[in-house]
Amino acid sequence: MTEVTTEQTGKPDRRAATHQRILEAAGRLFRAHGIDGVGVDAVMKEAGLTHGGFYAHFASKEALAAEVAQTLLRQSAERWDRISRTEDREIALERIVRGYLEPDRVVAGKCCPLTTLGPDVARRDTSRTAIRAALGGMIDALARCLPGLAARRRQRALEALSTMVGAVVLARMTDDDALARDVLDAAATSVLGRPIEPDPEQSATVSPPK
Amino acid sequence: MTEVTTEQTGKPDRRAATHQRILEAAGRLFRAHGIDGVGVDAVMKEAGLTHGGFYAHFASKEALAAEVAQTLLRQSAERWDRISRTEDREIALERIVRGYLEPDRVVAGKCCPLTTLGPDVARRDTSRTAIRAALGGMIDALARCLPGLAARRRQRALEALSTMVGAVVLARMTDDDALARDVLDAAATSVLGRPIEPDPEQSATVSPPK
DNA sequence: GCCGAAAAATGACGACCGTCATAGGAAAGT
DNA sequence: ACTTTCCTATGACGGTCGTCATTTTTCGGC
Repeated sequence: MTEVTTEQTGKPDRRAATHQRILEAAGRLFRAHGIDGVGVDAVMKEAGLTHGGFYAHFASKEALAAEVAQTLLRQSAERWDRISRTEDREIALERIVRGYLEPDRVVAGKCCPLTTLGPDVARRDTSRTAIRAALGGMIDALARCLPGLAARRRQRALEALSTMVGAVVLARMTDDDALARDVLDAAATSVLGRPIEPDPEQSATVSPPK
Repeated sequence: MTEVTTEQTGKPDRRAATHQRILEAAGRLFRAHGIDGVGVDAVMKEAGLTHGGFYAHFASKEALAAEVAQTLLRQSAERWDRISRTEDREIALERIVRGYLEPDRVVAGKCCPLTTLGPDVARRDTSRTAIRAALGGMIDALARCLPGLAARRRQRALEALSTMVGAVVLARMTDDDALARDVLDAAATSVLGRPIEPDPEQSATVSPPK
């Protein structure tokens, strides 16, 4: 047979898997310490590899950063899109808002890339169109879950996204946990139109036992 | 603002002046390229000095970063506080919002340090208390300008600040000028309760496609 | 005009970073 | 089993970064 063995090969493609592992490692580290805060050395170590082999998978660190930002944003957009389609509007909105503003999501590299990588990618002129697409997807998904007239919903989605992003940025800045929680609660209340009910799993601190 | 009239020492205190110059240079550069994106070399060059003398003024780059963040945030808080006291509520609110969300303020190192340095300082555990104080000052100033009952105003201030910060972060991310303007407009409308009227100076120009 | 103190410039050091050439090693085809 | 072909690891290169010891310049007081 001829050597036209393209992507049709049924093998697991180790290369693609490693590529993905590096991408995920970089995603965690970049969100935690900033793109300029970690070197390819640390990224490869996090991925369980050594620094030298990096350039077999990415043309440069800048290319990695662009792909990381693009991938994370696209994942967020896809997740919101899925939620916005498969659920009732109000429930979908609550799921999106809760997943975004839960205090657990504020720490470390688990929160939305918009809040951690936003300023980083804003300074670079790389892969802007992909970022724009992902941003548009998030806005559309959000608009789909919001009540009101269609014409008005996009504006409300822009406002809601701004509020949620800003709330996470602010909550991450302060070491005052009470203030951080107030900010997140205010944002959730604003977007949902009503206060977010506490998660029954871990509200045992103050809530009266029934 | 008002000149810092030194005490009766009589000495011009050149040291304090250069300290200030370094601080301002670092403020511009850090906001434009991130704290990890510029070295002390570039900071000193921006201040018109050479890199070696840096450690006569700051113990380390980390100390400089902390002082920069603290100073910029405090200036923002003081400015908002002044506006919130010397003006009528509604006019003060419009001045704050307009000064924050004007498209000119979104680019380069002229925008609020919350949006550019926020994630950077969130990753460092330095001078958190000073940041908390400045943040509290901004929230209080904003609450003073908002309508409604006093009990509710703090919550609305948290929401408004989140919205404005997030809007600038989002607007800075995209190269789509129309989307950026939509985000800023939506945020301004949300905070003010009504659309912001365009600046008559440059409302005629429909931004050229670039 | 000179002197002593303070500030800035010089130059160098280790460490780290991004990059790449090259060698080693594991799977797949014959 | 052998070879071919990818991946991965090794190691090294220039460059930059943060830091600091040392020298040179500046400037007020004698």
